[in-house]
Amino acid sequence: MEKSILKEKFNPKDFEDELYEKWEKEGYFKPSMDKTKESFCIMMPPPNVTGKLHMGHALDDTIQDVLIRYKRMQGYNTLWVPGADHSSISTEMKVVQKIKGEGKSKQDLGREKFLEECWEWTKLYGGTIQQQQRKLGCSCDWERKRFTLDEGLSEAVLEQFIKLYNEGLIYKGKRMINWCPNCHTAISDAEVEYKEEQSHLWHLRYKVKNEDRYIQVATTRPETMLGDTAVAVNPEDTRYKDLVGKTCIVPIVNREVPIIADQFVEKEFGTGCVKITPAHDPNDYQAGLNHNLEFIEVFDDNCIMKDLMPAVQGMEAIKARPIVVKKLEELRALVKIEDYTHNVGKCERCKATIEPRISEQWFVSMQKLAEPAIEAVKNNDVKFVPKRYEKTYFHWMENIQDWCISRQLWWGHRIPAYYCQECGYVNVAKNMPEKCEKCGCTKLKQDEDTLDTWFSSALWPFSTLGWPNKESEDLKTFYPTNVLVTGYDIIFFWVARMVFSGLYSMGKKPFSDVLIHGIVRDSEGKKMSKTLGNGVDPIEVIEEYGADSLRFSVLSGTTMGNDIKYMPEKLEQASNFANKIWNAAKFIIMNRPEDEKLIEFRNNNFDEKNNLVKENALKIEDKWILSKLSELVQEITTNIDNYDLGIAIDKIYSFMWNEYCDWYIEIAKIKLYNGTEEEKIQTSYVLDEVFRTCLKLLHPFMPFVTSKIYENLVKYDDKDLMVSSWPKLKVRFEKEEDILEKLKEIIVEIRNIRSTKNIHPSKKSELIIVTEKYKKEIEELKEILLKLGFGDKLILKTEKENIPEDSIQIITEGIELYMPLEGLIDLEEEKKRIEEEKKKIQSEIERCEKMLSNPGFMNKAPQAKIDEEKEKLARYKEMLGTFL
RNA sequence: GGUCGCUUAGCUCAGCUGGGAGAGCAUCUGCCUUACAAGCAGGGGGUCACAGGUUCGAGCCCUGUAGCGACCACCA
Repeated sequence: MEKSILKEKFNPKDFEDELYEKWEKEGYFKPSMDKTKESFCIMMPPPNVTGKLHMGHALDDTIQDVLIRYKRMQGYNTLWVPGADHSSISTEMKVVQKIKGEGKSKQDLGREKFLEECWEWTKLYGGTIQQQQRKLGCSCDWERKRFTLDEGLSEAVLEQFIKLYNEGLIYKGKRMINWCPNCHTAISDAEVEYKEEQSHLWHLRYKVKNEDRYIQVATTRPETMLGDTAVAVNPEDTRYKDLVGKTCIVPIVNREVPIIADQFVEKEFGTGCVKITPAHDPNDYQAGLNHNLEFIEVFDDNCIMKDLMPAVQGMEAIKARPIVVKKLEELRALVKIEDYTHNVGKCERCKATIEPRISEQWFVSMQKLAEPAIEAVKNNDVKFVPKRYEKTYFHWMENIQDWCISRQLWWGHRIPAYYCQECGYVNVAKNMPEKCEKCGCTKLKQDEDTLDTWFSSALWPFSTLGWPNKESEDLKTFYPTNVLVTGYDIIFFWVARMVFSGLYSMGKKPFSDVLIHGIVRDSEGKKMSKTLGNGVDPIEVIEEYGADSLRFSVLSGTTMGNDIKYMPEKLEQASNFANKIWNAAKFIIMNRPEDEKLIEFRNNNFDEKNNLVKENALKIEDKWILSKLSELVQEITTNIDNYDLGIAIDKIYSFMWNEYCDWYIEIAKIKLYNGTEEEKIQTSYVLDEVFRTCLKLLHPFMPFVTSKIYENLVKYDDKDLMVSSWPKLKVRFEKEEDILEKLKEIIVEIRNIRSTKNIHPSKKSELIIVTEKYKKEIEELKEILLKLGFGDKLILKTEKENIPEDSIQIITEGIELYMPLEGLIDLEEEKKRIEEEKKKIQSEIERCEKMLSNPGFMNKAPQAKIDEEKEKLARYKEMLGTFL
């Protein structure tokens, strides 16, 4: 059926898409819904519906896919839900941009028509990212794909809103909010980012009423002085104590305002006096409330100056500034202008300067919701990995302000509040009520605003599973989900809000673990961004290197929570690795006997207990590699369980390359090429067994190349790798491991000496082995030693006798090796080398002796450590004695 | 201002509960050995930022210092 990989060169393009289609067609991505199995579920962070895959997604998705594939192979009832987010602000902005190009505005179109345009846009650009995730190999259940604006999720949003409202946790009120004059909407605190900006500090002086004194204040926004309704000083400030309670006069508008005392004023800053503009600054707002001040708006929601000063009325605030300043100067109210650098709030989406404004908005009252959410993490119900991110979470949760959830946008979930046109009563319901609950009037009008996108994202772990339908099978099976995988940059926006939403609506945490990864930076360490144009397109990477290589490169040598630098060299490494195992596969297939013979061999010798053939069907070298493999299986399993994916993948890499390919395959060639029929079968079996186990371990990380190769191995059953079971191998052959490692050590030393002496591989030599202890093993391993040690004849002795003068000597514990290399040895040089060797051993002995003679060590170190050192000492001493 | 992280080979980074410093790339030497030159074999290269402390023993734990970075914060 499938083509053999034998004749093909490794090229990921030949099989990646094809394999993915097959997986999807076979339904491998769907959960088994097997009630006898434990469930495992991950909710994919929904990307922007019209977005494109970037490296951050590639990392995030790869991590999740590794975990999902791993658990699937372990037999869990596994579900990974993909989806998309409607991203109200960014989508709306793009659509506004588009219709602007057609000479129209939102208002021209009207709400309904505009929303049609938005859906149109969503359909046009939506789905791109899903195609890209397929390219990456994501094994998520596309049939369960959700969109935050689809029917079910919208229902969930309404349900949640109404519940919170009815319990008094959502309220509407006039508050100071962050206003983006460009997006023309309120945004939440989390959506404001602060940037340092060069500006000035204008020092103004206001005359104290009925006195020949001035009070001097400083401001970064002089135009707001038109709305000043007080001047504040610190109550402890002796300089101004006498002024508190008096009145001063705001120039231009000639408003008489009180001089008040408030703790928030820093005595040390500037003159220690602050002008108070309650309508345009959060601090001043609070002061305004505390002191019952008047709130005077200087400009409107478009930043257009109101009628406080005729000369600037109707102008943009920023353009009015110089005129106001000039006027102040004329009035001799301007004292000086200083250069000044300060933090300015910017809109996270459009980077426009945020205007703090007083506005009537909807809020979620956070205090009650935050408490259990803090508790859940404190008592480890929800665990952060790495743990340090708990701090970030706590800090935010403990200082949380009420969440402004209304947006002056159209694309999103419209707030389900209906205002009675008669009595003004606010009716909150899923659909427009027929009449006002209070007065019975039928003239109702729905709130114009929509909800913050994150309000719907916050429900993602359960809304995607069918909530509010409590009977939903998926909800019962998969909630709470197991792990949430996301970057640290999104803890506030999303993770925190899911936790309190889940606890509130479901009464249970939304997930057990929060796995936090870093962000992917460019090769210079800069954050990848559209504006910088330094982003790397994962799809281009896949085109060039294959999806497996991309996946490898974002995981190898990384740690959870730390940033990752994009390094093209790593992609090279990855694709070299894929090529390496591809070629190893070719070797195995090329040399293997007929499948039937292998299957027969396995059936005849299989031992259920070890899930492996019986011990007596294995040779020393087989036991060595199987023993090492078994250890690897344990380690990888533990590593993945602990989310140490970077460690896991590097261990598989080095095992496959440095143990299996470099040693075992080379050793196996001896029997494959020159062995008996029986030996060939037996060796082929082990070659295959070890290799297929490695493929299983590697599959979650590099699903494509492993699957493609697996298809070409012997078919003991007809399962695809993706749905095969995770290895459970548990054997240990200590003796065989020891002797093989010793043999490797000797061979490396032979190669080393030959290499320094520049001896061509074709020149073989006699190998004289002296050993009493390992006589039997060396006899068995003779062929290996000869082949890998460039020997043409092996002489085995139990006593040191008749050793040719001009021999190289290699000493290890229990085995001595002599290599007569007539004419190639400089006796003086060899003597020096031996002296060096001896010195090395001598210093080791000294080290051991020093430790063992230290009473502190002997008294306090664990016995195992002491024994280990004693053993080493004995070994080194023996070695030292065996030199000629 | 607060919190957190980083500092280990030329570069990019690992290093589990403290017990002889690792990988990839780069570099040097020798090899086209019938799976693989996208390869094979071998080598060189590190006072683990600095200073103290705890310990029989510190890259790892504690304190402090410096440099870099991130996040949070209402200093007009």
